[in-house]
Order: sequence, then C-alpha cells, then structure tokens
Amino acid sequence: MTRTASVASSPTVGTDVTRVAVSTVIFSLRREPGEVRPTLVLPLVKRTRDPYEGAWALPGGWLDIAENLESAASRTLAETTGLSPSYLEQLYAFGAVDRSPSRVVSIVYWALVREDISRTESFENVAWFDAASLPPLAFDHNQIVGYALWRLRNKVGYSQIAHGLLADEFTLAELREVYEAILDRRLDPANFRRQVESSDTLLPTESFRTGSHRPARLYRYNQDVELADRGPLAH
Amino acid sequence: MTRTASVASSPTVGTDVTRVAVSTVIFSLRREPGEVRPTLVLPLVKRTRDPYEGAWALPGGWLDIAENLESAASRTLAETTGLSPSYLEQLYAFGAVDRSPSRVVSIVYWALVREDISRTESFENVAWFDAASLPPLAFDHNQIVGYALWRLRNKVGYSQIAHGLLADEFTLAELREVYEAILDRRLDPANFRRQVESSDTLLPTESFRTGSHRPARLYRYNQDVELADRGPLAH
DNA sequence: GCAAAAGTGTTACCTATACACCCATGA
DNA sequence: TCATGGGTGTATAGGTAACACTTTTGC
Repeated sequence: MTRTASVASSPTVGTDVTRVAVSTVIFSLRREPGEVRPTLVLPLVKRTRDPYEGAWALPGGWLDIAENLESAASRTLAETTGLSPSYLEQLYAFGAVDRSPSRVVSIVYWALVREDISRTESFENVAWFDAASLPPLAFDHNQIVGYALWRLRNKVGYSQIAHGLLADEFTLAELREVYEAILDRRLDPANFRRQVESSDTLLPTESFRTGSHRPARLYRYNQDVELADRGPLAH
Repeated sequence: MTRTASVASSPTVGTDVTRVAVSTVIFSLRREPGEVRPTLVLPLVKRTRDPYEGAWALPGGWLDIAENLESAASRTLAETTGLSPSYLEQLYAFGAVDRSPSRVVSIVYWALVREDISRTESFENVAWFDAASLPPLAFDHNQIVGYALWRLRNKVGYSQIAHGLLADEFTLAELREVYEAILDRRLDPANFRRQVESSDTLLPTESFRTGSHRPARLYRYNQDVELADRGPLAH
C-alpha cells in the first residue's frame, strides 16, 4: 500500500506574522543483508512547492492553534511514516529571521523508531537516507540533523536510549551494534556486557538467538526504567 | 537612577493565531555581608495586566517579526535589568495549549550575569528573588525556573559555566563557593583546587586577595576555552 | 576439528574522594 | 601564639579499558 505523505498548507493568516512549525528528526536502524553493521537512517520528504521545491526536507507541518507541541510532532511523524515513535524529545527551537523567506519559528523534535516496524509502509515523496551522508536539504535542515545526531550520540552515553531502536527481544551483540552504529566505533564485547548487565535495565529471557555459532541469550528491556530524561514536561 | 521595566504589549494580530514570546531565566549571585555562602538569585517582573496581574513572572516579551530568538532574549534581558549576560543559552520551547488564556508559545532562554554588575541599577516592578525559594509565579514559570535550575546544576558539572557568575579576577575559594551555591553542597577545597587546576581553564595572576589570613592567589578565566556548549548555533 | 561468536576472569590505569598535614597571614 | 583559610601530599576505592581465556555452537 502506498499513501501520499501529507504536505502542510499555509495557515490562514498573512505573511506579516511569525508562524510556528513543528518538524522532527526521526532516527531508525537499517540492517542490510550484506552489511556487517547496521546503519542509522532517517526519513525525508520531498518538497512539492516553493521555497526549496524538489529539495528534501524534514517531515513536519504547521502547529495547529489547539495542538500541543509534542502532539504536533507525533501527528506529523505519523502522517509521514505511518509510525509511532518509541522515543520523542524536543531538540531545539530554530528561529533565525533569514532561515526562510517568510518568518517561521520551527520547534524541532527528534525521535527513535524501532527497526522492526520502520519499513512496513511506504509513502510517496518519502525516502530513507543514511544519516551519515545526506544530500543538501531545504532550509537549515542539514544543520538541524547534525545537531540531532550530536544529541543522539551524547545521550546514548548516559541513558538507555539505544533500546528505542531495537525490537522487543534482542541479544547483547545486537544492542552493542546499535551503540557502535551511533557512536561509529567498536566497543569491547566483554566490557559492554558487564556495563549493561550491571545497569539493571535488561531482563534476561530463557530464549536464545540461534543460527550461527554459539546461541546468544535474548534480553528484554526493563520497562521500570525510563529510556532517558525527556525534558521539563516529563514530570 | 530608577527606570520602569518595559511591559510587552500584544502584537497587532488577533487572538486566533499562535503568538511567540521569548522569556529568560536570569541567574546571578548575591553575597550578603553577614552570610557565609553566596546565594543564587534571579530577577522577576511584576505583571501590570491580565492574565496574572500582580503576579511575578519571568522577564520577556513578544518576538518581533524581524528579530532573532537570541536577540529577543538579549533585548528583554536588557530592558528588564539593564545588564548584558556573560552567558546565554536556549532552554526549552513551552507551548502547551492551556498554559495561557490565549495561545502562546514561549521560547525560554537562561542566562548568567556577573555578580559585580548585577545590582548597579534598579528598575520599577523588578525584584531579585532567592532562586531556591520563589513565590507562586504567573503561568508555568515555576516549572520553567525549576527546569533552568536543573540545567544549571547539570551544566556546572561538565563545563566552565560557573565562571560566568564571577568577576574578572577571583580566588579559588570564590570559584568553589559558586559551585557550592549552585550544587547546594560542600566541596573539598583540596580536591577542587586540583580538578580546576588540571583543566587548563584558569590563568594564575601575580595578584593576591588579602585581608583575612593567608592571602589567596587571584585567577583569571582563560578566554581560549568556551564557557559551555551553547547549542547548534554556536558553530 | 576448526572458526567464530558467547561469555568469564584478570590486570593496569585513571579519577574521585577522604583526610592528614604544612604554610602564611591577621589579630 | 593562635585561629583560620590557603595550599600540598597521599592512600584508598570504584570504574574503564585492554586482553587472555574458556565455552558452545555450525560447518
């Protein structure tokens, strides 16, 4: 099934006011059959009108007058990808006067989507890109993605956020590969195991992933601990 | 000299659109003559109109159509306190539908001002409060200040931000007292000295602060290192 | 058996912390 | 000289990183 990604239309007010948009940098993981390590990918929308017609841009839309910021992020995320995020956090408010021909303040969120459901539907005008090698994007969106990547790499170091990219059950090697893809460096399997086991965030199951060499125990994410601190509104 | 703190008037558009405001949580330090340790203080503005008329609120104002976000924060900060900040960083964008009778998205910044210049002028309708014991504020401003305090305490742990509260030259004890006031706990003077000396952020001078017991060497902040990472726009 | 990944043990090193101790000044 | 803060030395504990080693599977 193919749907058309919704394209935001301008609000009814004129261009002499500041308009508020909400965009989201959506990260997921793709494991190519031949590839050794998974890669970080994100969905972009091809613009169908000026400015930057034809260029790729972050999914987003105008903030509705009766809509909370995070609701707008969830809504535009669902409209673009048909997915619901496992993690959603405000990134930054971009409001430079010259970032768009008309005055637009963009409240940007960033999100994680689990890999097992991240390719179930495809939408027109939407494509997934390798986060490490993006084309020139519309507006200041390259800068925004760069900052989101920086935040993700930072946060993976002191929170349990990597779980947000994995399916329900996973091996320690799979979890380590997520860290390696985000941080772009190898981690010692032995030390990684000890660190993550001592953090009380994993629940071992009695199942094993078999198929190659010695079977690896499957773990489940401990729902009792938050993935990460999501800001001032996460009480 | 006494000036009147400017009170923002509504933009010319109607109430059926989302308006963008910019507010700032401004931290400074006050050393009471009798007190042992300095306390963290912040300026608030008494509202002169509905909603929340008579209540204390964060300094701020409406975003001008041709004004960058950070410029608006600097402008309202200067209008309220007559000061320019030693540090200014975006905190968060607050946009819940019910946070104000009309729809307002507030881009909130937080700032540090040096103590030696933080009381040079006084403005009507402005008062400085102990950051640890605030009265009930207008809108969601108590929540906002709480988050700013959390961010300040966090950032003081991994950046050189405490220098932003001190004058040009200072002793290690004075710097330590800033940390103690922010973190609200005592720090070992010996270990504090070693940590800060090994971080390459201080330049020793040949001057000494005298007047009590053994004179203490004065240090200067090393301008080569940034106070802290200020976000995606600080290139 | 052999290769390779799963999983365990051991060690070196670095940093945070606690605290004993000496130094220099004002009163 | 004594009290007090400035400043140095040192021992300990906890955590990170490197890496040798054992276990268990597929082929």
